[in-house]
Amino acid sequence: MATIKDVAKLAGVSIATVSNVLNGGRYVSPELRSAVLQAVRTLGYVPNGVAQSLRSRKTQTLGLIVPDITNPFFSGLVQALERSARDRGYQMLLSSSEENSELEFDLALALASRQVDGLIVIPTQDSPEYLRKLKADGLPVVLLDRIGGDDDLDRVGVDNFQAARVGTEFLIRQGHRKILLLVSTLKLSNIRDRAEGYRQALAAAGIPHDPALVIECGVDSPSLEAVLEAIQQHRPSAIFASTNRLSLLAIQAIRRLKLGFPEEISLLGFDDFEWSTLLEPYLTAVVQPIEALGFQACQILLERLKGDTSPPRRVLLPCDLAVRQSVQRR
Amino acid sequence: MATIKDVAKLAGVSIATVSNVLNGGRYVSPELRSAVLQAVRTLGYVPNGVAQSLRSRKTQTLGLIVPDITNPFFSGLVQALERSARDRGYQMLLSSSEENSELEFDLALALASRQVDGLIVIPTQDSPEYLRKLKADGLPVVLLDRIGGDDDLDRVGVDNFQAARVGTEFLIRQGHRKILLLVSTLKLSNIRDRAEGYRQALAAAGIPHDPALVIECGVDSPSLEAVLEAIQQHRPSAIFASTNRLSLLAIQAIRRLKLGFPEEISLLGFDDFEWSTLLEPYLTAVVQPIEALGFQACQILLERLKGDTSPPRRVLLPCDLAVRQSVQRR
DNA sequence: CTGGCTTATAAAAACGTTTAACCGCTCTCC
DNA sequence: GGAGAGCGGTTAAACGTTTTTATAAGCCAG
Repeated sequence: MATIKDVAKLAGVSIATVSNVLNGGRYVSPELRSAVLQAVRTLGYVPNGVAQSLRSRKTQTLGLIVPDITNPFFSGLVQALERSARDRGYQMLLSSSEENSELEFDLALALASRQVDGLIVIPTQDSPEYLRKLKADGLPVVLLDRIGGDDDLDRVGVDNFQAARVGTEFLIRQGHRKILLLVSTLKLSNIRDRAEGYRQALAAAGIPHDPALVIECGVDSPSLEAVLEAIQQHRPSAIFASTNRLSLLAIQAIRRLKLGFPEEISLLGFDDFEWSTLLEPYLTAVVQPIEALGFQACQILLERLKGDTSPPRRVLLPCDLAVRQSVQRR
Repeated sequence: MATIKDVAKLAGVSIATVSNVLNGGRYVSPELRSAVLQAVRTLGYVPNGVAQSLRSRKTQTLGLIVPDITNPFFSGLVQALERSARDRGYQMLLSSSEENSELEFDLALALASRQVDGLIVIPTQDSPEYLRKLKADGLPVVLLDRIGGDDDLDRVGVDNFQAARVGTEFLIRQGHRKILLLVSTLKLSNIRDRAEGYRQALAAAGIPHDPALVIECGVDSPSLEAVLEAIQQHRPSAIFASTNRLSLLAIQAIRRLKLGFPEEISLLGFDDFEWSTLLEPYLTAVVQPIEALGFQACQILLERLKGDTSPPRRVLLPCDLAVRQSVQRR
């Protein structure tokens, strides 16, 4: 691989001149400029990014930690993030924490040691301490999606409370009063927010809240059993699955119990994704603005990189309700 | 951020000694060793990966270019790749080419200039010339999934011909003789292979091949119209969707035409993925060994990094047929 | 007891850039 | 006509490592 030295030698100039031509630093006379350009072309010179990074203390790289790339919600976020980053000249170092917070910690440290300019994390649990430490050490961090805790980190997510409330209100308006709420884990504050939205919608409608109707199914491999049992025991007229995976689980349970769908039991999902069109009737769901979430997270991070030192921001985007066929009027 | 110099100063030794302690280079006396370790701890020293990379000419980073992270097949590959890479101490610089070959080219160059140790590409078209050039310049490259052309690059994929043949044979055994084949584009050689497998299965069964039954739907946003038209015109008893997205398209068409599914028309898909369980009846499909594909690609790349200079390899993994409910006997 | 060999550490070079400092020259302005 | 500024370029320092080379001390043999 040709280096800047080779270019300089071939063009008969100093390496500083080469650098100035390439980076538009200072004025360089037309003759030398074209000589340099010519040399660059004949040698096929491409600057060594690592050396640039070392010298400039900027890697033009963002670290991204995601719990599970396979989940279409997250892969949508990754796509949006990668796009936004690329548009602004940044590359994306991607790691999967596999819902394991210790691994997440290790990955973050590894990314930091690779000198990423900033970090975007979808954490496995609320407001991890180590991220604050990284931020204190000068590494900009943005929390995405799971943005719990009284953080002093920038965070971008959805208004989970409001989203769940609107969803539940919709169910209630459709005549449902016994609504099963499926959650992954109440350890995550965004999920707690959804549960709270559900609760308050019920309260506002004067429907007594039965805690037994809130089923914690687990994050990694949600338990079908719990759902089956709850349906049989409580005979709800509707299920609100507060996560895309849980929609899947609900469908499986409904089929297993051979319930008429959506006549006997309605389903409201969370997240919209291409493959949900496989379901018939088509899933009614609260949909998160994935593109916007990714864009915002990237945006904020880049502003921090530009030196923005204003107090930590908290961006809550609103969700939409996509009314389709899986919720039936009672 | 503390540097190796700070550690050396605090421990009262030279930076070489610090490096030797940390990397287990040469013998260091126990006293100095523990002094260094102590200093490392109190300063919270973490080596600067960029500097290490510059000096050692190794970034411990792999570049990955994928056409669309959102597609569960690709996101599965990404997951497998990231895992394999991480297990061996490598990080993953991820880029999405968005099925755009010019963008792909730019991304590859950007990755190369960032000095990734190797490149794994799922190309948007067969055997791009520029990848050979990169390889000739000393950058190990592995082609994944779409591995067409008479390449002199390492490539890992699935035996598409065999997979499609087995799938088609299955349909024929179930009594289907008029089988619509949905393909994305015949420009991709792996798709051509699938078409050829389909053709040969028909030939072996003595069924005349009707080219009009092979529908090219497009890669990016496959055309529903083409499928609708073909079904109406030819009234096939089965559809073989040679791509996961095309399964979706087929389902939409079947529903649109209100055909009995699977009584009136059967569907055989390609790729298995979690969300396909939303479909009822559950999709029968040719399934690719995603995990193994990712692992193999990573494996080969890392062997090249270790200095393996044997001739380019071509790894073809076999597919399975997952027989479920969407294909009905005729 | 001195010359040579080992050995533990330090010093310095190198990786490929960017950029601050410098240098000789010409021009401008009192 | 001399001080300073501007110009176009070069030289050299710096980024934070790893690794090669140097060095000083200790030890052994002759």
